[in-house]
Amino acid sequence: MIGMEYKSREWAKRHAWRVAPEQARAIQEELRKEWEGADRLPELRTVAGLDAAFVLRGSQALKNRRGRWNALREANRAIGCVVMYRFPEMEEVERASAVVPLQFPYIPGLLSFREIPALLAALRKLRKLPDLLFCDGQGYAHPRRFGLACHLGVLLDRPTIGCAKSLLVGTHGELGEKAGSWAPIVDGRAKGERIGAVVRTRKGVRPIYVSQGHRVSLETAVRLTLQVADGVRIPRPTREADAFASERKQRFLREHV
DNA sequence: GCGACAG
DNA sequence: ATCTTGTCGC
Repeated sequence: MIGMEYKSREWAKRHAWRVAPEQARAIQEELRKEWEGADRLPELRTVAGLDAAFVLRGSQALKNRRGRWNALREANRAIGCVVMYRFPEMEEVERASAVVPLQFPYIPGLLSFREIPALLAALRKLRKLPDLLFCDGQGYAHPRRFGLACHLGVLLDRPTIGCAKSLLVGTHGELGEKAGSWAPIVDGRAKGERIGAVVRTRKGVRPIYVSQGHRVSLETAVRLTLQVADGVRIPRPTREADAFASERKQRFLREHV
């Protein structure tokens, strides 16, 4: 990656994505060697939120009102979306999306192989890459300590943070009720290693699960996540990327069904 | 073998 | 994630 030109043909192309689950795990173990858990961030001028939506074969959405399957029934697609903001003002500066063939099933622990190709396609359309990326999913709080946020960060050689809505692995103790309170997530099967943080972004609602993506310490990940949270459970970057993904999915269906 | 299991 | 309508509560 180092020295690789943005938008070059080989941009962020480090390995194949259409692989068997066993090889996917091997790729995670290999790329994990490049993971950095200490803070190494540039002066943050822009941050972004990423998410993906899917159009699945056989879904009701691909039936016309006559109840017939559309020709796209065989075309499973992944729609990657990114929304970028100027930091710390958090004024949106640019957004992009991309529709790509979906070529990997959902397997717990291998989510990155299903979503990252679409996210990279969307990122390639931005005029400039954001300085920090918030991902919808786990980062370090992963069975092999290499969740989607870590994977994307290593490929881009950029700081990333994982903001998930539920836990994949690990446990945590009591969490304060006040917005801004947080507690560590530990992995009991790994000597109680601290792998992330459960964070209360708003009083009275379920917490979210934050973990290091790449080049960011857990403390910094929590601090920055709270900084871009705006009173709603899901932090703005990832929440608006999700809404954008829904819009693009509806548009795709409207244009193809 | 059984249960858990990001999105 | 996707499918799917209304509805209970602040």
